[in-house]
Amino acid sequence: MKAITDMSSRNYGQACSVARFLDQLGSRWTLLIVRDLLVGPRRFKELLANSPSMGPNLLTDRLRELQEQGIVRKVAAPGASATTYILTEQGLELEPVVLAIARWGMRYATVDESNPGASRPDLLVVAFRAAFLPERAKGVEEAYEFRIDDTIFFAQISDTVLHTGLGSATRPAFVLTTDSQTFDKIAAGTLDVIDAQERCLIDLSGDEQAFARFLDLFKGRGG
Amino acid sequence: MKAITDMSSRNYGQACSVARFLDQLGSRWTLLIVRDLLVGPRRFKELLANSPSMGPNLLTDRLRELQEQGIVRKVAAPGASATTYILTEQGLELEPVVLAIARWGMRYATVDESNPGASRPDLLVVAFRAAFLPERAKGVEEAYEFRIDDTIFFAQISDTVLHTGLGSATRPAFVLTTDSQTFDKIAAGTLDVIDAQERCLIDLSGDEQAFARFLDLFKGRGG
DNA sequence: CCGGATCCGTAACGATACTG
DNA sequence: CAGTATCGTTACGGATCCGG
Repeated sequence: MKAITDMSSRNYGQACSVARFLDQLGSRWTLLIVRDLLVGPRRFKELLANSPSMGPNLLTDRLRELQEQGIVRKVAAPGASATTYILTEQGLELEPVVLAIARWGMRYATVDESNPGASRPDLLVVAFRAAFLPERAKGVEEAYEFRIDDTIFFAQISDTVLHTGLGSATRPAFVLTTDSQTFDKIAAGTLDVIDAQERCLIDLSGDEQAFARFLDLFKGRGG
Repeated sequence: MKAITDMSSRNYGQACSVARFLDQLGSRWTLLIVRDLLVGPRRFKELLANSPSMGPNLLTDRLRELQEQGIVRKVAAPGASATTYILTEQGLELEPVVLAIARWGMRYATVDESNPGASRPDLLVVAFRAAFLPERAKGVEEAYEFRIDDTIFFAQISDTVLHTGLGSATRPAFVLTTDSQTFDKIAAGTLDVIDAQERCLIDLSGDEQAFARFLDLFKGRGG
């Protein structure tokens, strides 16, 4: 039995909207859970595997808080034991926050020895949204498919609006297959795309011109 | 004497840009310090007074971290003992993040008994930027001045771009004088502007039509 | 008086083991 | 698989004290 009136103790106690945001979402791991759920529905074990050092008790706490706040909802499919967590509408409205954070992080948060972890390809679904340059996509109407390591995801562009998600694209202009290491190096500017293509590190099947357009639509090192 | 190799211990250890952002700015009080510095230069004591429960030791730690990361710079004016803290260019680039956070907070983070603190008028300088609706400001070229409690600040609009800061406006279209309580109620939708004007809770001197335009340029309760 | 540094109690977190 | 229980560790909160 636990105290029911456990109303979040360590609040900032400021009337400011930024402080209130942080009262709800400022504690450790919380925004990373939201980030993971922006990719798609996730199960308890998946969230835990994404952030092993969090520990199951903390994940339980965070998910409970997020549910109480109306940001996350637990969805139980009847047949299987498929309890998954998804973002509510209010939770989906956190996407601008996460994308703004991702943009700053991509630009300024340096990669050093403290974050050695292998990058997770599924997070590219969110990273693409952050790196997208809408004004360059005027009139573009096409979809691309990516197969990085073992995850398949798509990017679909309809005249300045981008839609990304896990799974295959419908009628993709190209399908790009590679491993996450190679992709990371290209995104970081350490490796040139043409170079990687010549060295058979990436496989591109489809419209080469669409691939050139794609490269122009997202900001990597070269703007 | 302290350990020099104290490199931030509790990092997420993920390659994701969101995680790296939180490694640098995710600890308690950090983003609130950035928020305060977005208003303008601040002294140690001012930052401390804005968040009394932080304690001087934590403020010292946070300011040191922020300086090491190149987000904050300490500026010492030679004559007086005027050591103030300001944001570097990299720190100023955090504004989109803080504004996205503020927008979500304004919309969803409810005000309850846990954040009773009087709202600080100087933060309106940042709140205005978050609530600004650029598309409605096409062709507008004017400045407004506000005097809330004891702080004076301005909002200057030049065709979809807003500039706010502490201090007086140059040739303001109107000067609005009121107290923060009244202003908060109006912003929250609890009090109608016309009503407040009739009850002499706010004093408006200048162009009434400009005031109507102003109300349309920022999103309060009524969109 | 301002800009910190030191010290200590408490609450949050991290890791592992355990259970329906 | 989805959590709960337990416990050691770290970060935070509050107060007091120090040097220019």
